[in-house]
Amino acid sequence: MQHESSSDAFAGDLTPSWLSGTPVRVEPPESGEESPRHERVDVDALTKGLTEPQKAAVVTTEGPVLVLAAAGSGKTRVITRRIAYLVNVLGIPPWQVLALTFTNKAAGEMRERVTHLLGGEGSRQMRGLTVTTFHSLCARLLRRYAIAAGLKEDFSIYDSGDQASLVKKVIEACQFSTANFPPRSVLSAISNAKNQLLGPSEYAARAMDFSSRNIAKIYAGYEKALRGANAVDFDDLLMLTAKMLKEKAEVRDELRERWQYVMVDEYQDTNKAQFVIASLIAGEGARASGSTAAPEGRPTGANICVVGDPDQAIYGWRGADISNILDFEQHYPGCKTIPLGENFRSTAPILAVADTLIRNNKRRKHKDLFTKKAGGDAVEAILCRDERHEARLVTGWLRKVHEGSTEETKYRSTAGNAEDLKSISSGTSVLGHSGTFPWKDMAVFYRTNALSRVLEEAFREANIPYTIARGTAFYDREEVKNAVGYLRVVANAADDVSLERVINTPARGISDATVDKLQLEATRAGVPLLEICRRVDPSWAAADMLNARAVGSVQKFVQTYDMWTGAGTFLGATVSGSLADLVDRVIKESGIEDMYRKQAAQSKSETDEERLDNLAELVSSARQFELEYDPSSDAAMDVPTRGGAAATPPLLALLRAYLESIALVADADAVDPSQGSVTLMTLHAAKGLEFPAVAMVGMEEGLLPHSRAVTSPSDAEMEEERRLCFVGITRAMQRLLMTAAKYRTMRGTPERTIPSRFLAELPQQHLRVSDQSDTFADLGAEWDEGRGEDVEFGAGRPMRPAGASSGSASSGGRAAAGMAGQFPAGCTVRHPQFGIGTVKSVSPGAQARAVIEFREAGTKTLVLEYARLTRVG
DNA sequence: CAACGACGCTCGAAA
DNA sequence: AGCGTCGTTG
Repeated sequence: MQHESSSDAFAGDLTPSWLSGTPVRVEPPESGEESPRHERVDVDALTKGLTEPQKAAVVTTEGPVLVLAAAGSGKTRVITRRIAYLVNVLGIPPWQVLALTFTNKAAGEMRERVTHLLGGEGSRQMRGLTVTTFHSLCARLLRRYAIAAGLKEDFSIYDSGDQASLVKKVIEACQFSTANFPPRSVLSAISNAKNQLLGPSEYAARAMDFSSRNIAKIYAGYEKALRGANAVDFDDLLMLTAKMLKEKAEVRDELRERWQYVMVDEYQDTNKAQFVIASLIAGEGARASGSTAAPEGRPTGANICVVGDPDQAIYGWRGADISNILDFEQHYPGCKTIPLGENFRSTAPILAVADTLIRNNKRRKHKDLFTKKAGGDAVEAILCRDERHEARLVTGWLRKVHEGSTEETKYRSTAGNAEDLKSISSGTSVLGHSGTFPWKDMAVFYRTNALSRVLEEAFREANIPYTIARGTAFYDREEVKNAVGYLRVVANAADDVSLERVINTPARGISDATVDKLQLEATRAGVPLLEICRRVDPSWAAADMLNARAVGSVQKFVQTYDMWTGAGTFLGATVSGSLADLVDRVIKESGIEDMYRKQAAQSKSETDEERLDNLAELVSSARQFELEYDPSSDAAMDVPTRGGAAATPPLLALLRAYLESIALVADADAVDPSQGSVTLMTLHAAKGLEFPAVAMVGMEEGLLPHSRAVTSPSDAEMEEERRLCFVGITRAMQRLLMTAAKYRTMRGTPERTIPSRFLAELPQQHLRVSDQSDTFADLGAEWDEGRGEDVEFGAGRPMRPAGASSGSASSGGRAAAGMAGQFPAGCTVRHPQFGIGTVKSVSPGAQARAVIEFREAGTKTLVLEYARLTRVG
């Protein structure tokens, strides 16, 4: 989102409008109100312009339906019209319709398009219609039915950072070492378990080996700590909801009664928990109640309609189970399957490339992709020298596409690096391309976030407006995390992880040692950390538990905290009713604003100024949220009996909803074409989107497919990588560029790469391949050491690994160990770039480093690449 | 008690 | 290249 680009050129409206997202609008059927049948439109209007299969998907409303929607087959169009058809033509009350997506962006778009079809915002035909994400729905349900779920309604939602610090504490508390049990892998094991609906005891029952038995202990401790902090993690949102729906018949029946029609988008990416949630809400038989306005002759069976494409399943690693969609027909016997194969998005060459690629997968439901459109540019594939060359080449390509001209003079005037542009037009003159494209119609995809950095630099250099799709980027900033940390403790006094983060930020004399002591007391007493802080008084100093200074600091902190909450009532005179005011007060009175202001004054660096801006922006985002928030969406969850909602102070409810919206932001939510900039994002975030012009970078073995898939013994991961590549290709409507770099610097060391096998799988007749890796003598001079064997790029057969020598230069501790002997201190060496130098010292260890003084360069330099050193004396 | 530098390890995608 | 941890110093 726009927070990413600090440069003035790209600064637009700084209000994150997506933040308000799509409040879940859930309203009860008010008794006595009639279904809004009277504003019906013609059936023909809703099915106009649709193909026969699309029409079938719109009007087949009863019973289970599986829509196999190939990429670009008009899926969203079908779903939105189907909802409109249900409400407008069949007269189904809108509150009986539930549509689930994966991102807020998708939900917002769907809602907007349905709103358009159903007479605008506020229309009676929209009332209570629920279009939202799985995670939002679950968060709402868990608050509404907190007791049934075994929670308290003011729970916090922990993000991965919070999870990491919590699990680390637990590992230590279990007397394990974080070396033997890296928090990262423990968390991934726990996440996997939760996605399969295995709680700590179920997990323990399955844990046979030493390691997983211990992980089971950590898992149990982690769950206990979460509940103690009155918190849930992302996976809990799904798991606890699924569990509640399974175990609590009253809740299940209530929701089943309410949502008679369930739709799930991107069904291929659902995991077990999501499968259970969707099917339990949809139910399986005829409803007992006759009070709802169902059309006559409705067959029995769940009205569940799932839409997806097995070829686009890319979330296996986070528990998505592709068999949910592959086996849907078995789960729901008698279901109707509607394949949508015709592509309305991409040109024929792009589609042919995608189709040829995906045919290499074995585990799939084959369907023919076809388009009726003719013509279109060939897909371009370019081999670059290194990642910097690649980035410049991509910006050059984008500018050329933007300006819609092959005349060199045209871009020379704006680009500033004519060399780049020359390289593009030379050799591969592009014929018959399709006019000009605004920046917002273009996107760059990459496999890993690490690749975005070089691209950013190139975009700034080329002066092309860009936006990075990282929804959470803003909330990942240190200063914002601190402010949000305070707010979370305000909303949930038991939130120990957040309290620990902020209790001494800014430094207020509560040291780590003090916090440890308090924490120990809290654990002993079984109460939250803040509660222990409350109990601190001078007697603690007398008893030698804390020093007197610490006692004062803690007491002062508790006082400050109580000012914000009105001592827990939120009704105290010092607390205004405005969320933005609260956020503003917390930022000021906590001292974090002053802290950053001082830093900014001292360092005078731009990033410190930015921090202050970000804090100000957080306040304005709260104000924006406040303006757009619809309290009835929360209150109306109190189905069917009203009342009780008033017990929660409005400000607290508002704060909770705000924090929830922050927690559930998705990367893809940050995609905002109205910004008029090129969008940079991961291939995963690109799912579900489309762009007239697309560039995919880093088409190399080890990146796409990712190295983990390359080393994996099973085909499953490799097939998922191929689908990921397929997803990227099929986002492109008219122009597609794929690039690979011959050399790429990863983890600080440059390495020779091998072009992706996927490039070799593409059909040659639709590709325009060019090797430009030798175009720039200046850029690549340091690499010219006779290692450049020719790369056969997309030769229609698998790539031969480019020589066994390629990786040896910088990998392996074995060679590193010998370095000290090879280059003793005092010896003279030659480096291809820095010239003659003297070795000052060599550090042993796996990461061998030599400090070398180069006379010619006149500087001391750390050299990691000993392979490029030659001893001369 | 805070701040800083040296050192060593890791490194995939995400709600 | 980035991050967290450790030890030293102010």
